[in-house]
This record gives sequence, structure tokens and C-alpha cells, in this order.
Amino acid sequence: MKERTKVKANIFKALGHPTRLWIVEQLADGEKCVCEFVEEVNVDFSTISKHLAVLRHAGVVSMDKRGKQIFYSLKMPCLLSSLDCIDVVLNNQIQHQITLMD
Amino acid sequence: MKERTKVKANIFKALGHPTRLWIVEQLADGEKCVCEFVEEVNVDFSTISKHLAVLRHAGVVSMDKRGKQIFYSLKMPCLLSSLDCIDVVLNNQIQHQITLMD
DNA sequence: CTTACATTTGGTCAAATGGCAAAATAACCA
DNA sequence: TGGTTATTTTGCCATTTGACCAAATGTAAG
Repeated sequence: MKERTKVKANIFKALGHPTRLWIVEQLADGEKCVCEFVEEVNVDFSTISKHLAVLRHAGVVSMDKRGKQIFYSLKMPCLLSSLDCIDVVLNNQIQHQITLMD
Repeated sequence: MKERTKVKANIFKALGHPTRLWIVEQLADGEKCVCEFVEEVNVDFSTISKHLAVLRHAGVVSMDKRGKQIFYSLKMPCLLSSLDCIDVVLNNQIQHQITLMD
């Protein structure tokens, strides 16, 4: 098993949680402050913080401390295109199911 | 939290294990028999079977039973481009580290 | 009915998740 | 300067989920 495969699997694992993937989607338009995430999700501060740490350690995001706040941004923007590709597949599957019902 | 995000996260979670990602990489060139995977990895064949089930339930692969054998193939070939994108990023990071050492 | 190929089930151990409290860090203000 | 507040991260703990091996259970072929 190649070491490179393990590193990549770790990146996918980081994306493999609804909250974390949601965070990545939020970062599509640019950097965001941690506080902005917390406002929109009804989980504890510490939970968001831990999810961000997972993404950070996998190398998916990077942090930038400015004043009291910490801003996160996408380190692998090309991952957004994978999200689009999955979207297309999922849409096709739904379309296919509708066709079967006819 | 959108339902769509959960479905996508589940796909990434399926890819988030070295053995499963390796399987997906093996399927890049086309369908493969389960027995081919078992030969190349030194884990129990029940473990491989379980990993295949995870990929199947996430919708990443599909199975085709022919005779005594079962063939698996990629249901989302576009995921391969995400792998390429990550490769590029990782290569840049390594290059960057080399540059820092100079 | 035996062999070959896969999946499923059961049990055990490791890892991930999430909440709360406490600790760090930086700004702010008297 | 010293104390207070705002923003995040860390530690600790309970619960859930995941991984792996081994044994048992399917199927299809000969």
C-alpha cells in the first residue's frame, strides 16, 4: 500500500463528516471566521473547533489569526470540483429513478 | 444542514480509508473481480468484502455477479479527477518544502 | 454433494464524536 | 498596569461507530 494513498485517504476521511463538509462548502467563497460557523450550526463551539482541527491536520484548510478572531480558508480549492462532479452524478441518479417510475 | 451534504459526506467517508481508496484506484482502468483484490492485499477476505460493501452503499461502486465471481466497477468515475487534483496539491506542497530547504 | 468464490454475522479492540469545563490568547478599558 | 471580556482551543469523559479476524452462511458450477 503506497504512502501517498494513505495521505489521500486521510483527506477524504476529513471530508467524510456532514459538519466538516458543510464547513468546506462554506469556504468556497473565501475565508471565514470561526464565529460565523458557530452562529449557523447548533453545536458547541468546541465541536466546531475540533472539526476545524481535523480539516487542518489533513491539510484541507489553513488558519490565519487576526486580532481576536481566527479565519479559515481552503487550501485545496480543487476539491470543490469534486463536489460538483458528485452533484452531477447524484442528479443523474435521481433523474434515473424518476424515469423508472414513469 | 442539507440532506445533500450528508449524502456527499458519506461518499467521502467511504473513500476515507486506505484500503478502500486503493480499491477505487484499482478500478480506474475498469472492472475487477473481488478475487483480484484479495490476492494483492494481506488482510482477511472478509475485510475486503466489508470494504466493498461500504463503497457499494455509498454509491461509489456497483457489483455485477457473473458465474461464481463478482465484478466491481466505478459508478462515479469523475472521482478519479479529484484524486488527480489532490495529487497536484500534494506535489506542490512537497516542492514547496524542498524550496524551503534550499 | 463437493468445491470455489463472496458475503454476513459475532465478538473484541481501537478510534471518532460531542458536550462541558477549564485554559490560552488577544483586545479593551479604567 | 491590572482586570475584564471575547474568541478559540484543549482535556476529560461517556457513547457511538468502525476495523479486523474467525466462523458460519449463501450461491453457482462441476
